[in-house]
Amino acid sequence: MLNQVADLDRVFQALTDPGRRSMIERLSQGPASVSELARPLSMSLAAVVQHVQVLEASGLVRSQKTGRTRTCAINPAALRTAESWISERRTLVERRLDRLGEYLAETAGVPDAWPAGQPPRRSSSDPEENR
Amino acid sequence: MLNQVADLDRVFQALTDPGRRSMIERLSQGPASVSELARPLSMSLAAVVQHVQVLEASGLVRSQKTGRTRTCAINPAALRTAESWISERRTLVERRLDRLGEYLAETAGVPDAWPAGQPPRRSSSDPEENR
DNA sequence: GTAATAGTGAAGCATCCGCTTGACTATTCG
DNA sequence: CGAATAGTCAAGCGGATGCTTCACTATTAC
Repeated sequence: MLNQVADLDRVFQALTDPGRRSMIERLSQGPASVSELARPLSMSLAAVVQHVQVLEASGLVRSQKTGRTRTCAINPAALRTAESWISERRTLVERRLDRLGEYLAETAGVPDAWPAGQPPRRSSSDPEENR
Repeated sequence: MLNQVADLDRVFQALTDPGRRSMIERLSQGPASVSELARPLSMSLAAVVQHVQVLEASGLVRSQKTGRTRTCAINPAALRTAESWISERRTLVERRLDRLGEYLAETAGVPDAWPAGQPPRRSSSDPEENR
């Protein structure tokens, strides 16, 4: 349970790649061999093996070799780790925004907008206000 | 709403970096300037600006410049995007595993373990069974 | 036994990432 | 005014990432 930062690192890192996400999607339907995972993915089998290794290192996937085929399966606990991290921050933000919303009720013509403090006295030249 | 793949890419990509996650954590308490975000993060201000740019490109953060300071705030919608993706896959997996569990009830001595199909007849030399 | 299948390991390569430094601009403080 | 603050821009650098190919092993099918 220690070292959650590095864990989150590896999980989000693993989820970054679209190919790996598509493997996760495939695996959420049920276990699959490496070749099955490779099939829809225009890249070499070796590349897919490497992706599987990343997924395993992150804990998102477990695998087991039987005969000559390696069967991969999802470990939902790892998904939960990432999901909780996001969820906790999101609820925090939303609660804060809700409180702010009911406190301000309505103030300016902007209904749902910027939660800043001061009335922004702007400078004359304003090369890029929002991004 | 199109191009969700690229969106997810950018969001997970943004969440990969521990520095950026710590900025998200700070921002979930409320808006902050770039310098405030930089304070606890032993790295140059320029580096932090670059991280903020990544966060903005992902949609996780919005910012607005007033005077000489840029104020950053979280956009919870982007958090929801990532959270839903994970959540959907996780529930899928868990439901499948539940069905499987009640179907098998108990079969072998392993209570909560491998959801494979065949009784794995193993080969004699088995250099690395699981990873 | 021979051949096809499934995967592994290692090297190499182009590109991307995170960061630094240095020069510069715009704003605010005294 | 001049100095400090807050941020921006651009170049550059070392290390990680995402592939590829080639050689090789173990298993299964004929």
